[in-house]
Amino acid sequence: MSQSLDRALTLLSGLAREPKTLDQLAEEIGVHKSTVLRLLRTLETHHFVRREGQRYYRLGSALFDLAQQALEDRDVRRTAQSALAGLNARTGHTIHLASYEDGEVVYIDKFEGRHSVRMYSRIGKRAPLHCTAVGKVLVAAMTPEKQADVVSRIDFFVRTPNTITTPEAYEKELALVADRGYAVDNAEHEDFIHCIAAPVRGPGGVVLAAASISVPKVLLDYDGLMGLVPELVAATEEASVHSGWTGNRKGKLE
Amino acid sequence: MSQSLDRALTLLSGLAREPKTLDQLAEEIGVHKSTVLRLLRTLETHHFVRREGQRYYRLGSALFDLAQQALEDRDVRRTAQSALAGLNARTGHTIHLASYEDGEVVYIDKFEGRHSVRMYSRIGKRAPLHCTAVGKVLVAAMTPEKQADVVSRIDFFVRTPNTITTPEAYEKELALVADRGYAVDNAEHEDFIHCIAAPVRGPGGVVLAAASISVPKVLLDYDGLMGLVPELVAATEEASVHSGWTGNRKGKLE
DNA sequence: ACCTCGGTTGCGTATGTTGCAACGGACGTT
DNA sequence: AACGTCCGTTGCAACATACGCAACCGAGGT
Repeated sequence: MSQSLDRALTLLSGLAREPKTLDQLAEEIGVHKSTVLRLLRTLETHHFVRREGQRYYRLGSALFDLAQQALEDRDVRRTAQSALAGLNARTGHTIHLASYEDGEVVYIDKFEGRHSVRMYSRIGKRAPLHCTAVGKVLVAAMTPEKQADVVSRIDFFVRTPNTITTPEAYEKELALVADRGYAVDNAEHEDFIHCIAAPVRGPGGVVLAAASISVPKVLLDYDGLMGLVPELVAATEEASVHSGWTGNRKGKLE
Repeated sequence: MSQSLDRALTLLSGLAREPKTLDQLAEEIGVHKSTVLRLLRTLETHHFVRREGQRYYRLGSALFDLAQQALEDRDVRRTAQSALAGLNARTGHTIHLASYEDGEVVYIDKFEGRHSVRMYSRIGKRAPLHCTAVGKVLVAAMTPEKQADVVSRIDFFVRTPNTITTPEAYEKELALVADRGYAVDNAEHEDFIHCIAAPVRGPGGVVLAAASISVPKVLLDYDGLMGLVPELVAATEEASVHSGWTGNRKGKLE
């Protein structure tokens, strides 16, 4: 582990929230400000940070650049785009596209809902596997060995009264998800929001990502949410076809 | 300058293009692979890179995350969004939003054109000041001192037969831009593309960014492009109003 | 004109980082 | 099945590098 690199990356996350001064940053990571200055200068020459005026530092454009390229890498994102945009347009709700990464869920695309009550999330944000609909879909699609391994590592911390808290209950839920072909998050992650999610498949039926509809409970009750399942599944199947899925097996994950 | 940080950031740019193996990366920056391994591990714990399979490394999700936050910072982007989306919808051409940063132009937003011939660009990408319409708008809006300083640092390298190659010609062009309130790039950057750009203003009339329409010459000749000026200006004025511009002085930059 | 606050610089030292060389696991080949 | 190759991985010793320090400087505010 490289100390200076570690510090520099920590600086970047620190700058994400808001522009900061040298001293603030030095304090934050607990080193001398001259050290921070040198790191910032290196980051600056690579355009990872930029100076605002004389004292403030903020994130730079290299981040956009790399991120954009990293996103272009993820083909699902492009191939699923139109189907999900359509779903978003038809339902007016927030749509997320997420993939599994290293014990968590990562949002790789988002289509903002039209309602004033919005969910706080962001492309690149990470979320837990055990209390999100997309997480369930992604884990349910894994091979039994991988799934067992992943589940064994999950920390089933409580987010809401509905959060699943045991591996046993989670595995039961996964079986249900695999059987039905979609997953539900009944306010298990955020108190006021519930979601449904379904898989986006690629060649050979492999699950590339999961797409979800997130709706504030005040807008739509549980039954109303379930009423959106057919539309969600239709959209994810369309996205799957665009992503190279040729199979036609109905629903079921395996 | 921090050596290890510098190397790590170089690694990231190297990974942008395509996933690479440890050895490839080591070769690329000319260090021992164990060194690269340690850097990558640090980058990995911060989610700046992720491993694909056992051997390949690619960019990770922290990049999206930071970039997204950095973009949210730039208010112009949000405030100009609807006006530019409308312009894009009406014209079907590619729209860019760009701001000045450190001797270059940085694209901070992009609306893809509907035509099959597309321009290669990307959010976060940088471009020169002297051969882009957005560059001209941004430089023309600077105070005389700042402008003189910036112009003196420009490297007037040639991109196409039309590229402006002397400070004198460029300054003459800037005066024209300031007078008309918009700028033209007559295939000075890319041989087959020409653009027009106009400023997006904020409170007090300060220029926050420049918006441009880029059109392949095969789709629209010079006169056709100039015909789009009123629409562009209408859109940038709308964007300016959303960005806090209260002035009503017509056109002119100062 | 003084004071404070924050960024900047040069320097000696200790520490973190480096390259080396040897290890080990995964594939592919004969 | 055994061998060989290809990569990623580890421990170690040497050294370069990044570190903290303390003094300097410039801008704003009082």
